[in-house]
Amino acid sequence: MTLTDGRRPGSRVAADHVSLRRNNLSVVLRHVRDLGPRSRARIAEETGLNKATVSSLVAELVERGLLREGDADSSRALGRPGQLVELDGTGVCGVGAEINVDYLAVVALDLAGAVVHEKRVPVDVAHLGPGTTLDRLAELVQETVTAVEVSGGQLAGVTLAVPGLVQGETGELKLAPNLGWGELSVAEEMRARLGMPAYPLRVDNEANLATLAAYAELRDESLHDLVLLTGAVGVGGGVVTGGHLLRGGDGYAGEVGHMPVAPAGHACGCGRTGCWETVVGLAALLHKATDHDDPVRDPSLDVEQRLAGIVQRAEAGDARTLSALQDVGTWLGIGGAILVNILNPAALVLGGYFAVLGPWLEAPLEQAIRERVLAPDGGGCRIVRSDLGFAAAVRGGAQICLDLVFADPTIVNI
Amino acid sequence: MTLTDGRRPGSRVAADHVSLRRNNLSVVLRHVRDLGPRSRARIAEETGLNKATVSSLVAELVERGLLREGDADSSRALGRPGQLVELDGTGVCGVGAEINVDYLAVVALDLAGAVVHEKRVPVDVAHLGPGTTLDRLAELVQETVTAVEVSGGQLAGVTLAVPGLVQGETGELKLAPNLGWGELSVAEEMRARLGMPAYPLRVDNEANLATLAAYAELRDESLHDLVLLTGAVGVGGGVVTGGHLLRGGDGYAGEVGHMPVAPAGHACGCGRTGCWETVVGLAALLHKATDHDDPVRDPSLDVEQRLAGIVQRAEAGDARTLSALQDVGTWLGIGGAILVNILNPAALVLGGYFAVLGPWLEAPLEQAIRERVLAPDGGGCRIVRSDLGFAAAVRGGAQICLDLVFADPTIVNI
DNA sequence: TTAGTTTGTTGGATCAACAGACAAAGTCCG
DNA sequence: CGGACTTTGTCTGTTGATCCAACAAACTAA
Repeated sequence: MTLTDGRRPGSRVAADHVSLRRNNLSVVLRHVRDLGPRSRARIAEETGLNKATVSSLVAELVERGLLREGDADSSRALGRPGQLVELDGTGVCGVGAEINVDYLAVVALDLAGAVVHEKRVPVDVAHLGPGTTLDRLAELVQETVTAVEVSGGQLAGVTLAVPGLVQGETGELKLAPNLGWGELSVAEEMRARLGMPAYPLRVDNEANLATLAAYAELRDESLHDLVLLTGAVGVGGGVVTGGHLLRGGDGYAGEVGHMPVAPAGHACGCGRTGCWETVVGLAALLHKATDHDDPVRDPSLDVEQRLAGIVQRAEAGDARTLSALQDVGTWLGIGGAILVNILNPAALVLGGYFAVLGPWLEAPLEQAIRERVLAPDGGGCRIVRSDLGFAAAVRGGAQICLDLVFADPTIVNI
Repeated sequence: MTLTDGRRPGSRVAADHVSLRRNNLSVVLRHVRDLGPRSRARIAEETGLNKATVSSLVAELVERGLLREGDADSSRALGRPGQLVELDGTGVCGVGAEINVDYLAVVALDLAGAVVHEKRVPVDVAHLGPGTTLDRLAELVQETVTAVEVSGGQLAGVTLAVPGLVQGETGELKLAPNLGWGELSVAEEMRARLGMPAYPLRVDNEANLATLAAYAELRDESLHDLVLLTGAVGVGGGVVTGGHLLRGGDGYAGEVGHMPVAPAGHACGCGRTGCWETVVGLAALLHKATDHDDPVRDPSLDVEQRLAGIVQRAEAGDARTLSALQDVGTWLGIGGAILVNILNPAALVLGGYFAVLGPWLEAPLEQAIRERVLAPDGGGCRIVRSDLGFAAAVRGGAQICLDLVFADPTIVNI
């Protein structure tokens, strides 16, 4: 399974010998990634390819630095032991970079998903403005690219995560309300700052990339339909369905935070009333759980610390806190039920502050969903907490680059 | 583009010469379907395949009865005129059959989408019960299969449309509230009644199939992300995204009628309160627009006739009717905005009674969507009326069978 | 030590696409 | 009217990837 982003409908295209080979290289590489080290004979058996063909494919993948020979396989009792073939992470890296309201972040992952380099810098983006912010981000990316080169790996690409509407075809940023940015060609700006680099550089929605990261963690369990909900000041979301990220016609899909679910809700930052995030966003929780002058409401403090304060009160059994959490959990379930009715995901993944407060949100959430979903038993939807935290988007960005390699191993030079 | 139903994530699988050939046969066949009759040379140019290869592929497709040679191509001024190659509809047929609350229906479509046979029979399904209903349906299907055989075409398969939850993997019916049916293996029951036929027989959700039919009409305009909303007593829905039908983990996706959007809404047939269909279903419209004893509320009359009555009043400018339509249109837009925020479709297709009353529903619907969708201009979502009427589901069922042929032309015997 | 089992490679067969040459069938122009 | 030019579709030979069958290598079990 590729962590395919499904940007365009998969109209299969005319194929020749080269694409046949490319396809089978991809099949073998992903087979080893998903099922672990194994002998050539076993790969042949499991994929249906001929033994001779697998030998040839593995040889090419080894030459490209994507696979390597491991130990002898001692698991089968009889006969000549096989040579294990395993993923060689060190050959290639993908880079993810993120612009968010109060920080910039980068990560470089190798093919096996191991962190090669990472950095996170607190920055007041709204105050700095686009120009200076992108200057700073370009420095971080350049530093990461250099780190990848030093490590000896090839760079598969760089993906920028932005909290806003990114147009699907062009990758143009249309609107980023939380940054206070309007229309802006982030990709072009960054390419200019990076000296028109040769590697592919793409821009994507932050929540979509976080969703891909969550999917990458869960696909081992052959789970290919999920919804990610990230709780922050706003509420972000992303959908994977049938193993593909749901993008929609223009790439704006997954904007769950502004579903109109609460007609009597408060005013939303977007100018409307009744958006889901007005009842499940962090602001709504704090409003319900605390007084005006409570220190955990202080936006100048670190979000993690403020959340820790809430957790402490919940653990201590503070009635007001628990009631607020119950309330948010129920509203989470009302919106969640809408999502489950439409999308029938196998898992609802909680990220951001929803994950931190999961122990108190899950019970009312699950109950609200079961009560409101037509399919029996909530359509079999599991509630899962993501432990990726704030690194989700950058990891997803790096992984989308690596996925290009898994989809077409020939893009790696010998 | 295949009208692929995306039942399982598209993990590409090991390929050999045979699958290479199969793929290219499919590419040529779909190219002619989507872009119309053209010469071999032009197909080669447009697909990137070699001229010689296209000749060979076309020859095989002609032999299988899927393409045929047409007139000489007089469009290009210079040089030797080409021989046009066009779709040969007559070779293969797909069959769709539908069980619904008050009728059974069948249709047979040839490869070009032309109707070879169709029939619709009024039946009170809830009263008859599953056994007798399936007996009657089997008779209709057998009659249709015979008609296909008489017409000289090969039968690609039969798809049954059911208004209920159909499990994705097995095709088992889990629940059909409107029929009053519970868990039932419709496919097995029908296979037994049809004498264990050799052709593939599948079961699918009625709204999903209607959605595929709508997609088949719109994909010419390279529109690959849409939501269909069918208004009846209940509200059905289906989603195509990235050219694939959205099914979800268990195949229950698209149940938009029971999204909890109206906290203060009426009780729904499903036992909950506030489901979308309680404010946009036909019952809601009639409740708002008419008195208790109004003849258009009489469920014993034909739905089309009752709708004609509403249309007449709206055209005459009846204030109460217009106000009710305005109200339903706005509620349609509130739920529609949820769908557009999540799915970002390029089109919202109105089917069933929504299409009939489209002229009065569209304005408030469009306004409500624009007001509530985060993406500028409603994410560029068009409102489209479907003119397929009650034939949508059976057409989609037939087309899903034909699509198997477009995806793999070698399943047709020579 | 021998029989039996499994692995991975080798050489030849097969199959499908490709490249280039070429005849066929038309237009354009002097 | 005839030659130059253009385009189509077929034909022949080449290339390249997979498959098949045979086989040597490496190990276990008796």
